[in-house]
Amino acid sequence: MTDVPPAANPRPGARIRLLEAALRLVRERGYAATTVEDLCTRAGVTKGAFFHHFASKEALGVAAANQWTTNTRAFFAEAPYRAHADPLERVLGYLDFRKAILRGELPEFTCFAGTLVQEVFGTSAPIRTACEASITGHAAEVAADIAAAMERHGVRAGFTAESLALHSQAVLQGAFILAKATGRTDVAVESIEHLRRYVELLFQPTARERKDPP
Amino acid sequence: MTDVPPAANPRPGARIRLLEAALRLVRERGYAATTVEDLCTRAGVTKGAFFHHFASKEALGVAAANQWTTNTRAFFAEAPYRAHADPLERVLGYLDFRKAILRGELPEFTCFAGTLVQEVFGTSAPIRTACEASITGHAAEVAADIAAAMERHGVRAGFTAESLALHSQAVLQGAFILAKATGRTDVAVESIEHLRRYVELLFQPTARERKDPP
DNA sequence: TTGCAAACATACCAACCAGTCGGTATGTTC
DNA sequence: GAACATACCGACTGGTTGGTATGTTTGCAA
Repeated sequence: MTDVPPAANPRPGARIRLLEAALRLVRERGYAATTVEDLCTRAGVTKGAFFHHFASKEALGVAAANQWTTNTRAFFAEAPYRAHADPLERVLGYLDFRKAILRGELPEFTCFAGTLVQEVFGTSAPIRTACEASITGHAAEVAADIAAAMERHGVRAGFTAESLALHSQAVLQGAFILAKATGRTDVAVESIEHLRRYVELLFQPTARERKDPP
Repeated sequence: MTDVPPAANPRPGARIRLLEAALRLVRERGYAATTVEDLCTRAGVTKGAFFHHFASKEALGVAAANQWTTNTRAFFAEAPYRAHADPLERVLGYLDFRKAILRGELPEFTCFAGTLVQEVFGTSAPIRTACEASITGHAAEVAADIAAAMERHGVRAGFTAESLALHSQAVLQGAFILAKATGRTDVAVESIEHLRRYVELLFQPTARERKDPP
């Protein structure tokens, strides 16, 4: 369960390498199919080191999900679309950015949390919770921009910023599944383009509203 | 590798029970975490029967995916929304139907093919192919109605019926992941409602004017 | 009734797997 | 420099897993 590095400053050693191995291997082969020895081999450490840093394979799963949360938060915080002043442009820029990063092999750009939780939601509550936090936490950041855009531009009623943000995560997760099933990236790209068009339509003022601005 | 029942008509026995056990257990625990013995226990047969009907665990995976294709095709062919004369109403009726069937436990309504392919896309080409066929085959049926609706009603340009059909599958697959992560069904429902609104907006130019609440 | 193949069941195995344990090397503290 | 802590090593273990070898039963045609 617990796993936080013990206070001090352990040089980037076995622990972080094991977490990075997990981030990669689980997306490549899945959680159950990734053995502890696979992880050790990839990280270049021994089994002794693994169980020194993690109480169990499940504990590593939780720690890796938390690591994913940290990594993605930093990654999107630094992304260029964040610089837009208009929140609607940040929302659309986010979707363009998500589309642009679909490069390379599937395990490089798919979502670790989504992959993992799909497999273990029924068998490991701690991992499920960590993955849920990762996904809903990211959605909350997107929701903040959506809420600001709704405030600034007004919008066709009938939904909340939170639900649209979660919907965008659903589209992305589903796009990854389609890409895995077909082996093609362009189906994922097209799905994100549909989502972008949806957001544009939602924020496009109606004829009535254009004549009669707030 | 191959798996098709050998020509004749093997009465509903161990084989079909094993396939149904796979459909359930894989959605419950994932493919790798489901052992051959788990499947045998659930199906009420022995290991000997398992390997009499399937050359390997992988062969069962392929057969189960094909079984899923057959089951779902029949299920949607008989659904009430199919009776609508207007293809657009069939498309919207399809989405309402997908929303309505989100009842009971997660493993009862989630997509077997999507669950399975996410786990094995990199480790089993035969299974991946069978899952791909299942998903794209179903999407093709949806695409037929979308294409007819586009023909009948006209639509904002910029996309094909096929890509919108695949997008709808992405939304559904992603909605399942959100439901698994959060343990809640309503996030999936709301995502499908977003998708339905998107389709309505796409077809709005020629659809009747509707009054939105302020 | 016999013959025979498909449909099961029982017993077993070699490989594998998560986790354990005694031990070593290298600091850090007092 | 003694006492202690952290990081890491790798052989080992008890249980599990996919798969096999070898029966036994069942359905049915000749």
